Amino acid sequence: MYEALFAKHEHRRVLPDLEGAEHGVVMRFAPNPSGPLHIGHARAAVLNDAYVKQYGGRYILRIEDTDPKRVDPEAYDMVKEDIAWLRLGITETVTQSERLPLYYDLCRKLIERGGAYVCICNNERFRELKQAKIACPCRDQPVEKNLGLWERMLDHTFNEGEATVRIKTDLNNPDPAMRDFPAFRILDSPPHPRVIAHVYPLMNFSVVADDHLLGVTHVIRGKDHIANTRRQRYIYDHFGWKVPVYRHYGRMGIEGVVLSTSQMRFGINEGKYSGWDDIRLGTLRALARRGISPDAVKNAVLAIGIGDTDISFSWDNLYAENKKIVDPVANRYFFVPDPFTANIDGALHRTAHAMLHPGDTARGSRILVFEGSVELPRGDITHDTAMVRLKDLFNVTISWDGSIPSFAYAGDSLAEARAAKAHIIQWLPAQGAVPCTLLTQEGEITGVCEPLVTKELGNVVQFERVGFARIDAVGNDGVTAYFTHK
RNA sequence: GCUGCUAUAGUGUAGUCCGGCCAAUCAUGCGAGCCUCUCACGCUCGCGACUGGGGUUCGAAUCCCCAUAGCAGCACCA
Repeated sequence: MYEALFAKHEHRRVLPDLEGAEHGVVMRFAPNPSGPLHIGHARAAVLNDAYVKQYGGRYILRIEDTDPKRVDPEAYDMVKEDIAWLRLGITETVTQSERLPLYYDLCRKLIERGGAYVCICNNERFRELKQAKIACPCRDQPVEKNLGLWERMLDHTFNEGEATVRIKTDLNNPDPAMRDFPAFRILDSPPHPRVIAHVYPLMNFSVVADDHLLGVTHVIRGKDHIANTRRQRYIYDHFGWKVPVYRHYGRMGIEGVVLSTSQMRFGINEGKYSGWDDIRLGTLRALARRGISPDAVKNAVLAIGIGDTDISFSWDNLYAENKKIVDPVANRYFFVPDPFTANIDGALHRTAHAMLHPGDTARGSRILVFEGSVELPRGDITHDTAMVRLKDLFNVTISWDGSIPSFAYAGDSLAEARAAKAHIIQWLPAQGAVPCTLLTQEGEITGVCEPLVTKELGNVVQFERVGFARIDAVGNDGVTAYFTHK
């Protein structure tokens, strides 16, 4: 019976087979270090990870930092932290800015093979020619001339914008995006935070170089790279290299969330968001802070698979995955939002024992001592509630004198409460209740919680009748918790 | 504009390659009920989709054509 239950939650979502993967794969996750990882990155990272686990092989983390404009020096560490959080099976890491000599070397070889040339036309001019399917004057230069120009790029004879290495493709290709695309350009500012360089490879070149050098066999990436895949084929062909197997999945959005790193950064700088882990953001650190488990992210992403349709990722689906993981683990506590202090007439002092987890009695219980006055959720005290049951304690009747409620002990019988259809509500002894702020994506809810909650720092708990929350901070002024989901 | 990709319920997904077993799978969501000292968990039942139009065929979610919609690329970004 337990196995059946287990099997249900663990059922493996099977990803479609990859062709040519029978004898293992080499795959890579290649983020740009411009900020921390978000859900969109997680899709690429987890899909590749899953295939490496399925077929066996190597999983390379490749930091693609060949554009100094898009490098945030802090992002190197953030990316690594996020990957650690996701527990990806990375087997090796390479950083492109450390590999510039390799790319230069291959560029020279490609020029020698006649697969590339150094173009000194200005951009506008080249663009016009490209649109008109006309070769630019540099295209037919002899190899020796190209090699000379290439040296002059490297030795700073040329300045930024004055020379570009282009891959020879097919000028008659109906897609203008394919015609003689650039492979290297000169960049002097901003300086790269990690390396001194003058000439940088463009993504299409460095990616092919590395995929080949590292022995990458399969590439799974977003469909925004479909055109790049076609461009990259030209480079493979020039070198005579074997082309990896590609899969392109569709665009993914998330309801109500910005996934653009630059927009997130802008919002943070403007003060709209508190930081990269602001809970309104779709970064992995924001999810972590809210108590979303990395396995929930993985399962949700695997369930989406590698379809090429554009999708809108739903929080509901992520929450459902997370709840499966968190519900059996999270201890239960009372959190009283918007508390109302009530004196209960006619009740003797007594002690309530509330279970830490209803499905696991072995965990024991919390002890709540009733001494006359309690904090109740204001929202549950309305003119049309005649009776409520304080969970694990007793029943209380409410009577009203105008807008002033008064509360009276009404017996211990749970059956009576059920018969009266009384709500069973959470409560806290007025003495000793700890101030607690629950931060949600919509705003903050102030209230009080059990003292024991202070021992759950960093854990996800369930506030009964409210939802799951991660205890983010415990201080002299109380507890700060982040709402996870219902 | 040019080039290409895609289109199954509110959301995600299976089925599409090799047409019939699909009045369409699973999950999530929503509704009702059961269970329960939480509005959680669990259980039961229900709701809800093949973008539209043509064609091929005995038979189409599946093949073909057109339309429509969405997305991507056309950067000295990745």
